[in-house]
Amino acid sequence: MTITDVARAAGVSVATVSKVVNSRYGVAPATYARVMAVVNELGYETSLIASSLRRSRTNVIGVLVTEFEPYSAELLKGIGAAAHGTGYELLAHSGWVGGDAPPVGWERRSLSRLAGTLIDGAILVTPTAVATDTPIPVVAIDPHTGRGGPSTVDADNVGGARAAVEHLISLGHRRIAHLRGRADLESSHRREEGYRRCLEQAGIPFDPSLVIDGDYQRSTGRVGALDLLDRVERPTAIFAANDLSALGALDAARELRIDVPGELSIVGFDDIPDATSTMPRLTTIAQPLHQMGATALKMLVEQLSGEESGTRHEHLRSELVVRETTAPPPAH
Amino acid sequence: MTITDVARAAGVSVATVSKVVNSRYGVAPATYARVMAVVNELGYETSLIASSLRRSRTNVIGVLVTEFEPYSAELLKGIGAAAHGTGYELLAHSGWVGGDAPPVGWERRSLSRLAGTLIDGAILVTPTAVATDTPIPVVAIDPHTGRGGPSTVDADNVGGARAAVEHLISLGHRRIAHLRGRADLESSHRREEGYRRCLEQAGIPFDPSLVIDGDYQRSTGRVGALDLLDRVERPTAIFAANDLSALGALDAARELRIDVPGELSIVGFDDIPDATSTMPRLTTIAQPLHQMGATALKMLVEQLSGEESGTRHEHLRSELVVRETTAPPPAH
DNA sequence: ATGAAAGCGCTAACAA
DNA sequence: TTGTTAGCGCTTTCAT
Repeated sequence: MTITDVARAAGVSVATVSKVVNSRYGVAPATYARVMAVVNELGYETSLIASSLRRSRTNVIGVLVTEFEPYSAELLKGIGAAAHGTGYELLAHSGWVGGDAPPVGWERRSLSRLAGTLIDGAILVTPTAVATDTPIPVVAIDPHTGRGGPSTVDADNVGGARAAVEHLISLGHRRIAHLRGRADLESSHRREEGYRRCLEQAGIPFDPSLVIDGDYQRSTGRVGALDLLDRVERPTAIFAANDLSALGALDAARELRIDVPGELSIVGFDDIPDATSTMPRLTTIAQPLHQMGATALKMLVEQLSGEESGTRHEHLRSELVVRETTAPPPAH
Repeated sequence: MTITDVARAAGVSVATVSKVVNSRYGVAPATYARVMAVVNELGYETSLIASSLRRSRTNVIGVLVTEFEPYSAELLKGIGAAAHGTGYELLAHSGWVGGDAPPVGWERRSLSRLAGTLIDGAILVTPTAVATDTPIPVVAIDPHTGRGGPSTVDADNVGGARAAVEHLISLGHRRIAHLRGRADLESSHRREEGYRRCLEQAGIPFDPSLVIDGDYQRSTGRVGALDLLDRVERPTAIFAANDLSALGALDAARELRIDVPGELSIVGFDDIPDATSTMPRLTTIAQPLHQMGATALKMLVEQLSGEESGTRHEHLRSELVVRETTAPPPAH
């Protein structure tokens, strides 16, 4: 079902059909009606691909993610809600085909493959290496670097981490471990920074052995927590760099039959929906994910319409949500 | 940054560059190395659009949804997890640009615009009118019609609805209202069917005034519930056709200061993540959304690889999850 | 008002 | 081994 089929069926040239379906001037009413009739009868729709190759604008915004996990799914909901009524369609692309980790520079690849033709602008979710000169307008959510590149949206990572650790300290914890996030993301470093600063401020000496590498994934969080909890003098609390890692830590505690929060407190970061469906429900730092997505979309649309030309950096608040995985440390 | 730029910089023809980047035979090692060097230096990536226009296969699977809401987001997670390692990239497309309701036949439009060129196959989420002859392999999740069209995946809607209503009846409820789902979706009718059959079986006469039209949206659920709860002899329980409607009913009860579950019981359907973060937490019928997404993806991949040619209809179990919005009716 | 033709970036026959 | 050429479906000048 191509434009040629329609043209043939209507007895006109493809150029005329193109004019009709794009409401261009210079078509006789009778011709217009005839072509439209054929279009409807045949159920013809112009191919996004072919037209985007020729045109410059497509009215499609791309959302580039490594994979569809809870975090990006939440952002997507916010982006989708905000896209409503703007006239833009959404195309979410997940380019991580396989392998242990998403290839470095995945966002550059996705961007090159889609930009210029398919999408007018892009929202990059947790990119690790945004090129400074992108071919199309771009907004990055929780990027590898705070400033310098494109416009960004993120939440208060340092403040959130401090709130998390402060909460644990106020409960009486002293041996507080930290499950790191992905090393290539700025947010990880900021959260670790908040953790260290808060300990320092409370006069608790920093113990490097209590900080474990991670990558924001559940399985890695589990492994890291197993290491931590298998020690003679194990920590009484774990601050995980994100909720998925925290769920992994919860898995580990369950395996080792360590009671949460009786013997071990756990705090996460993000407040993904799953945080409320665990047993016990996860204490965490809530990021306004929907709002972050909506903000990113609004910023991008402004850039696309030429209203805003300079880059902006939107910084949203994060806050502690106390649920059931935190309690005072065991007395002993 | 096009293939022409690379060809010029490397001093070869575009055809040669194409052969190199696609690892075709018939290129001298020296030429290969030189072209590759230029490709890396310039950061060239072949345009998905241009190549897909020419090629038949793109190794991209499309997921077509009306919008990114909790239900489709959950499916997306399941689809994404299952896509891992299959070699297929995922492109999720939301084509509802604005207006009150998604235009009828949205999936046909999306499919025409993307199929044949951009995507090799598609997963349609809650389509309302699947054409019987699609240009590419298609699997529909919770479609408008049970059989006849393409392969489908859905959950046991009648059984789930019966379990929901049975639960309410066993608690002692007699005046049980039903908030309908989208009229254009088979699942709505099946759930209503389960509701009616269960009442009948329990010997409770069917009261048409207790069945209210809806469309699976939260705001509509709220309005419907307000109507129901504003009556002199109001129902003691509501079975909502999906969780979003149930959340709307919860909104309505809160506005009218009706205690849930003390004065009113509510049961939803789907078990989206939000169901556990409401106050009180929602009793609902759980559909295995991740598994449904994963199943759909697997079926599609099988079709694409030619292993499976006939259509299949996968029917997954749904089950009652009792949480906090159901209790015996008020004594009075 | 209509159509012929060029070309978007790329791939694949085919020729050299 | 390499390059020339046609063409994927569409839009857009530019003739007619």
